Amino acid sequence: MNIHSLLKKKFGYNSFRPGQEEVIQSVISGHDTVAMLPTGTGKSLCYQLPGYYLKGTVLIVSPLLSLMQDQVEQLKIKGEKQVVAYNSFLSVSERKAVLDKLHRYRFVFISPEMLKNERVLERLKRISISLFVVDEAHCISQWGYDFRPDYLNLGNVRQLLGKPTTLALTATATKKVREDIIQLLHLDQPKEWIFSVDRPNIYIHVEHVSDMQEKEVRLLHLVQQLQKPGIIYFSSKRLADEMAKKMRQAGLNKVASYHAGLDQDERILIQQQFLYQQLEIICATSAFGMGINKENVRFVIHYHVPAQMESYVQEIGRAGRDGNKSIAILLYMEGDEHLHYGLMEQELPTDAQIDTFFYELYRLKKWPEETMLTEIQQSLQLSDVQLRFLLHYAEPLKQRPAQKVQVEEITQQIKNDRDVRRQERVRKIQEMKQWVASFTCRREGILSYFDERLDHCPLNCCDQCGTNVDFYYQTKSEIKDESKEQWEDILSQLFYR
DNA sequence: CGTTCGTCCATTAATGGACGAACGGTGCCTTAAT
Repeated sequence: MNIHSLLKKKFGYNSFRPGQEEVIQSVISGHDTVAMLPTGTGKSLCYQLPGYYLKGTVLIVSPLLSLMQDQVEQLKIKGEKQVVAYNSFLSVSERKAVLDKLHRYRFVFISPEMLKNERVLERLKRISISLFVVDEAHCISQWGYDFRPDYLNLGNVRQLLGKPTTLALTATATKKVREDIIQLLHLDQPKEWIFSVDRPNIYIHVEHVSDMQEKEVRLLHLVQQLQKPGIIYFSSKRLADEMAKKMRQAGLNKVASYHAGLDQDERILIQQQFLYQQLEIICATSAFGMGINKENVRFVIHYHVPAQMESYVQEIGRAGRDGNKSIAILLYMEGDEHLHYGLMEQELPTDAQIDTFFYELYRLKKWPEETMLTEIQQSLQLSDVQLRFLLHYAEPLKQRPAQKVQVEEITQQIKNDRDVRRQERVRKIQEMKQWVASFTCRREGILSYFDERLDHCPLNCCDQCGTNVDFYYQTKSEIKDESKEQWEDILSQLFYR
């Protein structure tokens, strides 16, 4: 069966969306492929369809458990039974059962962390993998170097699995990030399918405020006036909570905050309520977004400037998936970016921490027990992220005890890598700040960051090219509808209690 | 780097200011002991 009839038969579509066919052709002909497709263009089809065309199992590396669960569910709805997410949600016996019949699955979703498990790797080696997929592949570059080092190991995993055809999927990657992906995954002369990151229906607005109070007033004004639903991004969980509370006090009742401090259950509930219009405004941290497929988000406000352009583009890209006019507003106060310098420092280990940590390993003459390791962590006041950063480099010392020369080499390497990483992150923060402070077209600025050129500005482009935020305010009739709805809510609550 | 929180001390006795420390986003995976 050819891919067009598969598309019709398995997915019920008559034609491909832009980019899909090229990417699918590329992977089924056995080429390693890097695909950058805009959000909402159906990236998952790019590996789902080949799953039916090719013989064997498609292995999908996914950054988030919730994303995996989501995709498993979607495939099940389409009638696919041979699909599983192998992760910590499964009980010990379930895991064993899955591993025992791994070859029977058509789609297996897995996290990068799980792929360092020896037993899992052993089993994966024995089955035939038709396609190795890295979903949200920019995570390799964005998270791999510090936050989730197991992303850096995917290249080795790929090698161990006999270099299956590989597909790296993302919506936002600069040329440098794509090179990073190719190098770290050890891709072999990959084909690249790159589509624009531009979203012409999103008006981009940067607004400068002089102090915190003004920022708060502006935010409350905007959320009352703008067409909803919308998302507000914060770089602080506390502020996200506080502002959500203030909005509720101001009479907006469909508001919630969302961040990693919430339980899994609460997070799922809020996502669902937002999806089904029971919530209109989410005060969120960067935890909110990946895998949220809501079409009609009308605004995205940034209360804090993101740490890099990639994050900004991902976050504003959650607006206007339906193609209708939407707005992105960044509220900027001089010095906002400093928060990110602080966050960065607490993620990277200091010289003293590095030296002492490896001195301890050397002194012990063998790999420390779990309890010993926690002791070292506590005495050096290492955060979990810092510890993992160090452990990633300490990996070779697990096999045989540390030699002095080797330890010196490793510590030097870590300090080096850390400094490179710090410099890179500082550069990204500065680039973001420059964009905020610039007096040229915002869209052009974003596109040039992604090595693209802007042919012509859309009608409502950005604050530099002109139009007015008011244009995105809800009309009087919409406000009336809203209050009527609230009345209905109140009445139904009264009656059905 | 800027904000917030806790502690200390000085006063006409329960506030207030000064000062320093801590905090500030992201997510996998925990095979232990009740």
